[in-house]
Amino acid sequence: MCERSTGPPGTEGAALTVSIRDVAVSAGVSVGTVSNVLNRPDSVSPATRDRVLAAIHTLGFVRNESARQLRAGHSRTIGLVVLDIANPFFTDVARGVEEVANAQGLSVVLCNSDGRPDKEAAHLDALTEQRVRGVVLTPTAEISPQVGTLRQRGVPVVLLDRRAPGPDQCAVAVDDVLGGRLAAGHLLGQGHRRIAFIGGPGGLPQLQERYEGVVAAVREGTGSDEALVLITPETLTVAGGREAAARLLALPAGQRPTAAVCANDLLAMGALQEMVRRELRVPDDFALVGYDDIDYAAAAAVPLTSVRKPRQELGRRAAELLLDEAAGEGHEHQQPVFEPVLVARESSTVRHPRRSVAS
Amino acid sequence: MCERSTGPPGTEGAALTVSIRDVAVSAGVSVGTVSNVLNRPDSVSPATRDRVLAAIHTLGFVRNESARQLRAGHSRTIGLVVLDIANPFFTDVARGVEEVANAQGLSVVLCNSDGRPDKEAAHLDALTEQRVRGVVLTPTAEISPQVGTLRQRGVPVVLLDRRAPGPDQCAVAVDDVLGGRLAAGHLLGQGHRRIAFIGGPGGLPQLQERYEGVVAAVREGTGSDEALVLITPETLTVAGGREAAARLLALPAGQRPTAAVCANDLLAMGALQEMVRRELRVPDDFALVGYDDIDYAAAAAVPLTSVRKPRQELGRRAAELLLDEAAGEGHEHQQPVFEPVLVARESSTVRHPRRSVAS
DNA sequence: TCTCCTCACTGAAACGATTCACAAGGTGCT
DNA sequence: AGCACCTTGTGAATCGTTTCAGTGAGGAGA
Repeated sequence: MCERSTGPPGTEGAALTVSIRDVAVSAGVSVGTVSNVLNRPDSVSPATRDRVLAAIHTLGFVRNESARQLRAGHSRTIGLVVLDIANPFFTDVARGVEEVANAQGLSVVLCNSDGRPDKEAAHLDALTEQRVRGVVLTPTAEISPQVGTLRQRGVPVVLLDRRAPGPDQCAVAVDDVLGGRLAAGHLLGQGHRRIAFIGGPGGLPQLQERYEGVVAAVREGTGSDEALVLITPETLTVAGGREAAARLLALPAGQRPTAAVCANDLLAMGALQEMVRRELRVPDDFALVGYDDIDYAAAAAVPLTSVRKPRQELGRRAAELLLDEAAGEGHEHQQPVFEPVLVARESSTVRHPRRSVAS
Repeated sequence: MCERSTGPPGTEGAALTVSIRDVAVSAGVSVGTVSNVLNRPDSVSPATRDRVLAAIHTLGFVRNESARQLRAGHSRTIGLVVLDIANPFFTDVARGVEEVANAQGLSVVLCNSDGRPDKEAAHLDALTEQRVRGVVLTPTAEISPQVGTLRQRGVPVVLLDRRAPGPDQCAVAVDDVLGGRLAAGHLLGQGHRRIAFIGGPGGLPQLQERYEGVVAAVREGTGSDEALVLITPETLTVAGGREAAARLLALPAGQRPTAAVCANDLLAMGALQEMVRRELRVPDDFALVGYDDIDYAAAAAVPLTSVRKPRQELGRRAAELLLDEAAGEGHEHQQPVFEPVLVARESSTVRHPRRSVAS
């Protein structure tokens, strides 16, 4: 008499939730058969299959992913934890990750740590509870203990834009020392002799590496590293870039560099904005090089020279390694390191004769 | 003899997965008590609680969110489907949504539809299977049927940056007609008499409204709308802006507008870039107004006049309405419409005396 | 001493899907 | 006819948690 899913006696009308059992009853088959229609349609005779499909359709049945996950022991999602969702570099990475994951029928949970270890830890905890298939992580300063926990539990974690601490883990990185060298080498080649590095080294190893590359190039190019000025802004954002530029321009003329390598494009864009505001010409009065080569770099009114990283490819590769490791069969940890490329644009190259009136 | 969670005989070593039952056995209590420690700690005596907590810690127990969800009937996540993850406007919205959701202990699954109805539908299907608490959606052209399905199932859907089709639904929008009027009115006030609208109207209602506002303002300001040129680029991106600018500048001098209202800041930045590339001075030769007022608008080397929307506030408000509706008790649908504000910057205003030498 | 409460804890029944050993019926071969 | 085999379908056990009706133990009051 009493229908299963309609709840307490008073509850009339359509069931709020229709389960595989309701479908089975409606189609006159067992729950096992409905499940087979869903997961192994070939093992069911066409007539039965159609009957079940019709029941599913008229009842508006939708699988309950929680129940599937509970049985399967893991979910059909992967986590992606990024340092700064507002940085277009990471949205490009996210696109790459999502592309690969979606192709396998997996969803991506995108989490933003804002560079804060506590938020990163909270997100990793939540992902652990969700029994995600794996996590792609751009870590904050230190690798948090949650990562070890996750891996002990058999959940693969792939580091992104950061070298692995050991050989027992996948990581997808960029040769940031080379990137730093390219940036500084380019400026030296343009005749600059006093160069600033904006952005670090701070706590992030990838910034540390960029800085090392710059130091090496400057040392080789000028024979000393006294020509290098280090500026560490509050944040790695546009506002941080403005701040850094203001500090640079406050230096006495003798000490003031004529060019800067920025740890990312956001900083470079902020610096550019501040220079323009102060009526300095870029690159004539001051040359700028960014890092990451986000789309906005080329779109800036003074197109920004930048160190290009394969943004989407980084995400794709990380996701591929993650899925391979999650599949388990004979996975070998890999730690690909991509080579960045310098893309020279107007912000650092001798300007064409384009002064609007007189030269 | 045979431990519960260690699986088949061959499996030695630590259990791959430790459940509430293992904790109960280890602490010498029942599973119900462990659950109480987790969810109603006050109902458990301190001594027992500590014992259970210790067991949880030594065993490395982590709740299984799927099982909780299965029991609860719904998950602890909400979905956010955006049109373009690469547009900073949406990442700002996402921050607002996340802020409110996290404060309630909910996670946000961020999905990118790329403006494609098929991707939107696929994401909505996945969210339905996940039994999310609710969905914040910036819809593509049409409201897809999945939205109706979701709402029938009792899952609230809040539309964002789009007016609701009826009063039976929450929506958080911006008065885009007003926004269009503000933008065009500003340009008319600066003396422009021939104005372009870049970006539409296309299929998106919000663009349609912006366009209507521009039309109305131009008609009132000039007495006709012949002075309005409509440019519809391929995409609403920086590349689309470049393309639009190229098409504008290809117009014969008599027909060519002297200013443009762009449907979003990405388009405006692309247009700006193309203008600069062609050595046009902005705003002297051509004035530009963007829309959304993303951070990059102010950061552009020619700071962009734009129509400011409360980006993060939109997200927050949408999430609040969603959670209120999900809570169920006496929810009343609301459809707040925010008023945009014009932020005048250099890209459209008569230039200050800032020529580098003489005043 | 008896009754009545409260407090702390127990244990079994859900939640909804998947899986797997098994059964029933049909087909083909000897 | 007898047997093996394949196809199709069954139904119970299971995943890990929450919830809730109960069970005792202990204390207070009469």
